[in-house]
Amino acid sequence: MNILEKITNELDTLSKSERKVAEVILASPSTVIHSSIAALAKQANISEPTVNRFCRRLDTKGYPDFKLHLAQSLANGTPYVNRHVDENDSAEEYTDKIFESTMASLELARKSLDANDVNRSVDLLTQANKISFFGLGASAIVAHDAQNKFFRFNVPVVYFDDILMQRMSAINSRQGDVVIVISHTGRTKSLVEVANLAKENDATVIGITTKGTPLAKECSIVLTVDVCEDTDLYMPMSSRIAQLALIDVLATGFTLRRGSKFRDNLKKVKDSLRSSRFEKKD
Amino acid sequence: MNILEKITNELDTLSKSERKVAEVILASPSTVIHSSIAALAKQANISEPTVNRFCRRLDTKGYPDFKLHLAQSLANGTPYVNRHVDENDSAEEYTDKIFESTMASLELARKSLDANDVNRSVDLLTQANKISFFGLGASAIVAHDAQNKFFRFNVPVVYFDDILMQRMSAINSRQGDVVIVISHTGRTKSLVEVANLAKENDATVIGITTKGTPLAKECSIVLTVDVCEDTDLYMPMSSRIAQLALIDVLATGFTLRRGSKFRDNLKKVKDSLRSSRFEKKD
DNA sequence: CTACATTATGAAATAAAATTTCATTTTTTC
DNA sequence: GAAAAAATGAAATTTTATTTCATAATGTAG
Repeated sequence: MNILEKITNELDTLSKSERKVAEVILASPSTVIHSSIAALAKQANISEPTVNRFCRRLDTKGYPDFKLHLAQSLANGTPYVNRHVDENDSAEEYTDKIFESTMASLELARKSLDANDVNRSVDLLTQANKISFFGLGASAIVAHDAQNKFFRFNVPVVYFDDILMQRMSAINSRQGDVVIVISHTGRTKSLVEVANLAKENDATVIGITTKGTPLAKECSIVLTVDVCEDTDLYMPMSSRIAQLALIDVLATGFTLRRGSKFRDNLKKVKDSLRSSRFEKKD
Repeated sequence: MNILEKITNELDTLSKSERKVAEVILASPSTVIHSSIAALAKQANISEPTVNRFCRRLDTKGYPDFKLHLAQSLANGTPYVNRHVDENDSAEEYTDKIFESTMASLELARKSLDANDVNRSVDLLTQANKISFFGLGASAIVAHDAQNKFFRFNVPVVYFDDILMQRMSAINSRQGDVVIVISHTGRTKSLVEVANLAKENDATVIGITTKGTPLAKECSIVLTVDVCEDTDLYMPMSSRIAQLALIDVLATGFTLRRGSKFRDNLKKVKDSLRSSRFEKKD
């Protein structure tokens, strides 16, 4: 999608003169969107038709259309590019990079999610007799968070981050129960086993994981949350945040399905916390 | 910044014909970026110079420049605008809205963060004798996650989501200990008390909260995480995700400060998990 | 190494699009 | 209700982009 990346990719399929154009554009894309075709041609020391041909090779209608695409790519301040933290980064630099990578991962995760699967999951959740969330490590936190949310809905919900409890709970599950198993890698043996146990006992198993993992194979529905491979280099970072956003989506879907009367209930839960807080002055 | 919002804002300062142009654009902005000035004029039943004047009134150089701005506004799917989930939204719609709001909140949170405070916090964390993370409710999850991360660094770290344990831990704290107290509202009485107790016992208290809250007043350093007011309407959503991103930032700062040898250690921790997982085939 | 074919390139012509100028219409103000 | 001010569009002009076509560069087969 991003035209700057596309230029970089196709750099070797371009002719010599066209590459000159590409280089000028990559060097300063923000200047280019305010240049005419003549100005750009001059800058790259080539002729105007070459610029035009360059644009068409990138599947745009012509120069103005190309500029439009370029403008769009620049609009989001290169968030797609996953900027890596560097040894010598200042606090400001690594802060920015982490926030940006996280946002980029959320964007990716959103694209990998299938709205139909979300819809079906919400269906199942609203009809469930019991909802269980299972995760380990960083995904345990996501399961914990999910419980915190669904608990407010006044439905039977549990979460376990202990292998044995998960197994016991899975074995005791039955038709009408929904078990949500969360694992970024989808390869954690004990969790895959738990998913299988739940399935064997006729529970509906929803997986929050990456596409095509062993865990995915055990699930009735897989909610795909793909994030950039190497954002989670030393420890889970973007993956768990994307999973949490998905929990928000499921919780929101749940409340929408239940109708407005139900949402008044949520307000009550929130209001019940008031006495434990200091008043807001304004 | 966003030109679509700008058009909406200035709608009443526009002349009759110019408003016609505005309406056509607002009705279908994505069509407009592929139309010539003549096509747009015809569509709005006005003349070409009127379109041109319209563009200039919005502080653009002319029609092509206007289209560039419009294209940029469309590029990020209006993420700045916090799109509210609506009663009748489809799964796809509310999924998109939640992801977008989350990203917008991260952007906001990043801006509200002070890199100096991050830097000082990392300083203190690397020198701490003991690190404690305290939170309740949704913030308990953030504290839990923080423990999960800092635990890998092989430093003394604890987390409590139980009021009594928090109090006891705070009372037992001493100089050289760092206590991180997490609360979006910053108004949870027991947490403010815990922060105060820790302070009284000479621990360094870092708050992860909103600006100017009672909790903020008890802290040595406040890591400000402001998110859009109403993303957390019925339950904490964006706020906790922004807090988690901040935990990532602190953890990253910590590893950077500790140098490359330390990072090999992290790899070992990660590798130690390998036997519990199914092999990746590719 | 040459002759032929293919591809790449730019000058000039053409076409398209946007802008300016200016006369006319509409609206406002007194 | 007349003069001034503002809004509007037709036509001319200017700017910008595209096409055509001749030439140059590169590659290929003999």
